[in-house]
Amino acid sequence: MAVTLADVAARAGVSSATVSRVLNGNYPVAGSTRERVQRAVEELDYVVNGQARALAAATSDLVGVLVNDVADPFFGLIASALQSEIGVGGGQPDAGKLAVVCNTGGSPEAELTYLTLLERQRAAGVVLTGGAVEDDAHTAAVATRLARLARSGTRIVLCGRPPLPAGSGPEAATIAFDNRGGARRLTEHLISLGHRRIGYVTGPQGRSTTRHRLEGHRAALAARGLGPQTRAGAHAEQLIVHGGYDRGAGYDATLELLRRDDGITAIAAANDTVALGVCAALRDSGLRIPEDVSVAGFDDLPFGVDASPALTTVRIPLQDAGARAGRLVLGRVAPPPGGVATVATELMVRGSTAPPGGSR
Amino acid sequence: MAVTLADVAARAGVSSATVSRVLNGNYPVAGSTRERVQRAVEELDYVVNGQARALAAATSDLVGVLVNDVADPFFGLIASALQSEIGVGGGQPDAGKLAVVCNTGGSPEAELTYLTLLERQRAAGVVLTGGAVEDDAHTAAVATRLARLARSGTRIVLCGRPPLPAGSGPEAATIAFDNRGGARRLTEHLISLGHRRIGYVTGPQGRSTTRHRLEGHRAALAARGLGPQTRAGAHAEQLIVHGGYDRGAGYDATLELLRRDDGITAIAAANDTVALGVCAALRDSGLRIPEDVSVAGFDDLPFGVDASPALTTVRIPLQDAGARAGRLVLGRVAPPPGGVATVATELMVRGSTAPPGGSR
DNA sequence: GATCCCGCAGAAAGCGCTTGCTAAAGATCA
DNA sequence: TGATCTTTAGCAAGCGCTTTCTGCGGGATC
Repeated sequence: MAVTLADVAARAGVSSATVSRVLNGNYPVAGSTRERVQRAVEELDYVVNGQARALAAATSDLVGVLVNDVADPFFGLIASALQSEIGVGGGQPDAGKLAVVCNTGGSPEAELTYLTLLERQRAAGVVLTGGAVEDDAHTAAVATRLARLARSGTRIVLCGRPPLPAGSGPEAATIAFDNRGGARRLTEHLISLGHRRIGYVTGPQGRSTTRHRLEGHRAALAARGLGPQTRAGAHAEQLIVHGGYDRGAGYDATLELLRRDDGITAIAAANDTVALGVCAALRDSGLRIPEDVSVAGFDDLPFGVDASPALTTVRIPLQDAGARAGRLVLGRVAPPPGGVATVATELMVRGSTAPPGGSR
Repeated sequence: MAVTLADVAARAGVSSATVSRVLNGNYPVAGSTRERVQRAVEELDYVVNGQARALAAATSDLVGVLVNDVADPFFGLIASALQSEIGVGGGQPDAGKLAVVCNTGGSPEAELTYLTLLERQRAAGVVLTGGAVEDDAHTAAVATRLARLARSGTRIVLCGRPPLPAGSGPEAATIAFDNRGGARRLTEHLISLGHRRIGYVTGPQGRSTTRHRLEGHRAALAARGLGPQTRAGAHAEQLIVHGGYDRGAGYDATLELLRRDDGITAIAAANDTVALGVCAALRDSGLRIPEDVSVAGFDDLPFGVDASPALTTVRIPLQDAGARAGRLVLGRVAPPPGGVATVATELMVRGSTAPPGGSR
């Protein structure tokens, strides 16, 4: 059915070995022969069979990218930068690798299944992005899978996810985000504006990102003398509501927060999407932003500046991180010393936060 | 290095053929033998080599999904639904196919390159999503590639993209969006609110989606007696500004619109993202929404309801469409009669549109 | 003119799996 | 009891490519 190497060889009057060499350009072939072969390739519309090549050469041009939610621009931005770095148009000589974006939906089972699928394909590399599920059994299962992948030559990169526990086996270059530091600076910003009754809507439970951001929030409170032993600090603990990474979580959590303390003056959300939900709930409750309640997000996704007022948030250089992950997974750059690079996050102060001064 | 079928066979004391049959379950194997094999597989942590399997069986479990922009939730929603339909967790007996999300960035060259890459991988299916680049040469090139893919057994599905020109070769099941109808209803809504000076910000030029939506807008004007021969209609033509699908395009286009007519009372945008840019520009110009200017988007992406005021827009059932595309590309459902299914779009009236009545 | 080497092409051995065909048992039947 | 099915397992031939090794012709070397 399909055109094979042998067909091309026959047409060009050479052996299939020669055709292969012309195609790969890794062996001297006389100019005239090369031309003849190239002509035959074009005339027959020949396209190599990736599977056969991969099997014979024991290489693959698939790179797996696991994301928690493709529909979330957080991952979209990482994936897009990564893909353009390693794939088509990455300024690479060869046609590029194929990035397989796998949507786990945050499910541990799906994560494992995808890793198996990628192992089957003998993927050249695997990039795990975003927060990890914090469950010992699952972490161990992932580490096992990754170790096996690494042993068979697959390069592993973590992007926006904490490094694997030391000694757990596989070597994985890690690009970690400073979630803790960013969250801390954000809450410090709120405190220094004068807020004391600060609500916090977390991400989904059992996710590393959720934990780190919450830790940063608490660290800021403690550092400003609002530790849980103080009155205001204890109150702040009451104002932590567990949510998720979707807008509905922010909406519901906000109603809950208002129930717990209707004199709340600021709400920090786990990410920008959640923050939009927070804003919506506040507006629906007849509260103004930032006059009555300040709101802050995290990630600095593009839509944040279009909220009204524009969202104060913490910027993570997602595109840079994605591109870097791409270079790492191809082995085009050396892994950072120690295997872990932490990218800094930056506080972006915009209109959604202001000193408390509501007239309620 | 890696564990092979032969290793498992040796351990289980059977031939590799038997192991293969146990794994695929497509041939009778005695219970005791099966058990022995399964034990060996587990003990050795065996994972089949996808390439070898694909080569031998002439099948593949890769499905390519081409999108114009992964970071855009429009595509994210489609891809996510599609992937969960065909892949892990799709409720399928087998472990599922791997959806390869390829980000073309709207570039025709990248689109072709990805099609070649997928052809190399002998993909089981290819889904092209979103607006097509309208250029005869490119359309022909794509059709050629698709025809070749189809001939070698790859199933082709178009989702949110107009059907291929009839007789151009490949059979492709198409899920088209009623962009024209949606846009028309949207503009009719604006007109019936009383607007006459309506701006329109288009998507990128030369894209089918852009054209269809604009045609809908013009059709609405014409149907309401505001054809280009009328005074108001001619004016409306002046108020069409070409843009793109990003927020910046909306922002800039709005400033341009205000320059052309500072008495404009409504602006329809090519999509929701653009609409947010429009809102931002209006606010920065000191105009209120919807009192001074009504704004409408398209697509009904999740963040639209969080804009303030919530965005009037046209809903496209992206998730349904993506899931359906997934079923089609697997051949789990029959293609629609005629090969083309058009999904309806629905006008979602929210707070960002109101009768004109600004006090400027 | 004999020797050596270099540049280039082909033969062929796999890569790890699937599958058609064959064959050895045991089951069934007359 | 011999003949005929059924099961169930193995043999071996590929799938389409890469790559090692072998070999051939001719210019350089002495």
